[in-house]
Amino acid sequence: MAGRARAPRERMVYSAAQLVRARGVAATGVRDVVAHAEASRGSFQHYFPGGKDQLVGEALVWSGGFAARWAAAYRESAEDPSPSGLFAHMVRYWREDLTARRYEGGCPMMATAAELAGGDSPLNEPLRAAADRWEQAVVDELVRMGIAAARARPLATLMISALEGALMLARVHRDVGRLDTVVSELAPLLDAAAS
Amino acid sequence: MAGRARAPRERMVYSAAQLVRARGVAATGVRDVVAHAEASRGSFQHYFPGGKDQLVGEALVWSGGFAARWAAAYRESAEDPSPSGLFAHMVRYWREDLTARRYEGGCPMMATAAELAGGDSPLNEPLRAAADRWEQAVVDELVRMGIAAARARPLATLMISALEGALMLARVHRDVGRLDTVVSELAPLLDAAAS
DNA sequence: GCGATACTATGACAGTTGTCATAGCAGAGT
DNA sequence: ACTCTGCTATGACAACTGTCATAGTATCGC
Repeated sequence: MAGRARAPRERMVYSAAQLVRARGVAATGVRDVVAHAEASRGSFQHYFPGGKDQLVGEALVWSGGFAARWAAAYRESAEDPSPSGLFAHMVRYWREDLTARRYEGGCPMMATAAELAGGDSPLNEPLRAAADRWEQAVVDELVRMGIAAARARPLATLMISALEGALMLARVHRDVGRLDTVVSELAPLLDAAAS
Repeated sequence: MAGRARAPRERMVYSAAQLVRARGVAATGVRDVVAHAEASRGSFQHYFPGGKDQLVGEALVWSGGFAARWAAAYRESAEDPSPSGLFAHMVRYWREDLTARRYEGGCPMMATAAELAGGDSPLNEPLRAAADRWEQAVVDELVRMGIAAARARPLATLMISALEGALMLARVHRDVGRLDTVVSELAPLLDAAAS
């Protein structure tokens, strides 16, 4: 009766990603996810026999894929691709998300990492997989611009680091200006790499 | 009678900072903090009538002060101060902490921001205060090197952003190499600012 | 001695958590 | 009609949360 919205399973994964990136893993209850997805606890149990860990793990992998796709989408939107343009493109998504949703949500990977990366949670592997996928997508884009792979990797690390850190600061200060700052500060350095 | 260790109140603030940066706010129970500080729930109640929020808030402010002091301590350890040297100094603390404690702890501000910066938690104000204090300390150091204040601020934002982001990646990948990467990548850009 | 104050130590309580167990529903195969 | 399967829907449970209430102890002023 919920109409032809996406299947409950998919909705729950999406809802989990949204809630986790807004308030973290521990503060996101299974019941919250189920309610947000307009599903039922029974469905959750059916689709995710692995429990909360499985649900959040899938949300992380989905998020990593989303970030990777967004990075890859740059080449369709840019007529004259450049490393700084790619970085600005990556940041733009968060800039718009923060303003549109009033700083409600951050990055699901950051939230999960902050809570669980220190221990031996089963979520550690999907976390790493998501981060790897994102980073690889950025590396691929840089390589496509003619940057050597050995050079592209540290640049991708720098881009993602600066993005994540600025995203955190932007939420803390409720000011997307921090995102603009890292974009403009990093631009010359990034483009210098594309000799 | 617990000997001349620091007072229980101080121990609890410190323990809260340690636990929060390792597993986040929601996953850190008051009982955990009390046990970690070898105090009692009664003492907690006595010293922190504001409850958990007050405790974590003080832990955040303490952390911000610590980060600020660490940044300010750079000028005593450097004979030839430079922006890149300051950044390397800032990163060094985390590099050593991560390796010594096996990636157990991250940054308490990041953990709190990831969980609460999206809502209207009472912890939002101490969070911002801690971040401001840290940033201001970095700005002060840059200004002391002769960099104009208007230029120092975006640089400090970039440094803290890259540090926080790389810290997260280092924990996810259990590899401090990410920290080294941002240090070496950012060095020329930072020193170019010191004309 | 007395009392007041600072601090410590437990018990209890309502609310929430993740998970298990069970029951119900629809539809297909035969 | 029948069962089997995919999925949905609730009830219950033990474990835990933050907080309140209360009782205890130590230390100081006098």
